[in-house]
Amino acid sequence: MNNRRVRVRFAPSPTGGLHLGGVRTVLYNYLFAKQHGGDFVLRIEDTDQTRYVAGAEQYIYDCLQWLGLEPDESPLKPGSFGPYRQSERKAIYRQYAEQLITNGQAYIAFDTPDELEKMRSEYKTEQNPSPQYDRTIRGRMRNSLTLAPDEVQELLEKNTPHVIRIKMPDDERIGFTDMIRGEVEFDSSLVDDKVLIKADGMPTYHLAVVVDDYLMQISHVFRGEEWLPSSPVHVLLWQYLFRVEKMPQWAHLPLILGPSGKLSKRDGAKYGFPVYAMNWTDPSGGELTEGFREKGFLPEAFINMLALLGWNDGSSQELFTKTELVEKFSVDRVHSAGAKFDYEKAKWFNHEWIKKLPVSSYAAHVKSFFDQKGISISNNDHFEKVLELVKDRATLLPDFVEQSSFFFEAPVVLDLEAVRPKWNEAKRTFFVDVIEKLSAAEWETASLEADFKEWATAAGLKPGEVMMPFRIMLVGGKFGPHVFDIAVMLGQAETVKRMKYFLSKI
RNA sequence: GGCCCGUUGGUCAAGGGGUUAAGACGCAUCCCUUUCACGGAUGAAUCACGAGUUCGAUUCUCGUACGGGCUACCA
Repeated sequence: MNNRRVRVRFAPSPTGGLHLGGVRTVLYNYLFAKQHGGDFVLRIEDTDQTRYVAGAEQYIYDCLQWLGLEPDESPLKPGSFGPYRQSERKAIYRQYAEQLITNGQAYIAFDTPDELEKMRSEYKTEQNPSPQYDRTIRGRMRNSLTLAPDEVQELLEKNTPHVIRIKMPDDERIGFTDMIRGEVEFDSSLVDDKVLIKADGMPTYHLAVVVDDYLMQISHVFRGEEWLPSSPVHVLLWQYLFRVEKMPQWAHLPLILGPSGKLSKRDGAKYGFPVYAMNWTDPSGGELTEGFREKGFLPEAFINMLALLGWNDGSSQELFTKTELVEKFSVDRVHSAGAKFDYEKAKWFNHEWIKKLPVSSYAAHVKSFFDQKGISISNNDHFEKVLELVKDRATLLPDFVEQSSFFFEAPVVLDLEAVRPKWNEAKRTFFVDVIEKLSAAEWETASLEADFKEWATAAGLKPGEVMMPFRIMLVGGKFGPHVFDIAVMLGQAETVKRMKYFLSKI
């Protein structure tokens, strides 16, 4: 089947940010759409004007761009099914809601928030801690079902605030086939009369999602499992408004879990790992939530890790490029059980991708971490050679700074304690001698190593004994790549300079 | 409370009536390397429980327990 149109919806709000679950939802929608040559559609849910934030919408685009998951259609890049922002479609929803009222499938409710609260506390019992606005109590509330027609008319003329609610039928089995879970069924009597149009005239998700999916000819949708309980409302709306056969195919994705329950922003703060794709600053409170990008993750690794959280291709392959994912992704291999997010495994993916990718593809990103530390990089070729040398040691991008800053700035503080206990005059003499000999040495790793070891032996020292001091001279500490690689990269003059500095300190 | 979804090592998971129940992360030990890594080898650790079906259940069925989600004029 061609003409697949797969969509994802987001509500950019001040509390926003794009969390792991959100990115994975985008990813699966994207993979599925691309796999079938279909369109990937992004809808923006700005149902409540007071909460909608333009910066939050832009943030979502930025994240998707960073990850290379740009939609084919979005408010920024409209297709022929616009507008793509919910607030711009207000009139459309109203019309369908009116139709439902006319057909007796929805009704107008005038209950104020206070009245609703009163109802909930009044009917609250031990057996039923959260009473719903459903068939059992709608007869006792102020709505067009209980009020006389002229009374309703009068209230409407006086612009009394009101909502439109769906009238859930009694004792009907409402089901559908989920692409992941198979047949799912609900009892209509147990579902409440959900609000369709709010008092401010904006639609709720329930109405908007159905109307939009119809008008935008959406064929498939991947959404979070938290939507499963309200799916009977959506199915019913499709039945009432359109033809249920034209309803998109749903896939309810398992939740991504934190250490306890659904992964939350708080989990990140509590356990020290990012939860959002990119840094997000709450415009109201100014609170910053760290993102995977700023933490030093590669988009390739981030996508790979997320794709595997709830899906695998049945083989033992774990590293997938985006292209491979598009090729191999399949809905029937998506797990139905929730998956706990493991930060250690996420870091492992990043480490693997750092090793796998050419350094040129992420050098610019790494450079930004050097900038943050006040180390400016002038020679890109040299920079990339350095990165190549230490990439095996970097798990997160900032690790490069730690592992290679000594290439750009001579260490000032040397770990002298690491060598002092075994330091003696013989070694000093040896190194003074080496400085001399270095001027004539061939500046290449293997020969330098051979020469150095030969000189040590000739001086009556074991090569191993002088390796560590040499490392401390060049690096400042007990870390870094092969010491002769470092010397070669540093160059003869700089190597000698650092050796002399060391000898003046010890 | 009700409804819905789920349950293979600590985590991600393959498998699906008869298997030594893959693999990966993490952990531990060893080798390589007189740094730290990479790489290599080895190890500890699992089918939630109870019935039923069956010659045989981790696998099928039903219960129970446990976990999670929903139960808003939020999505």
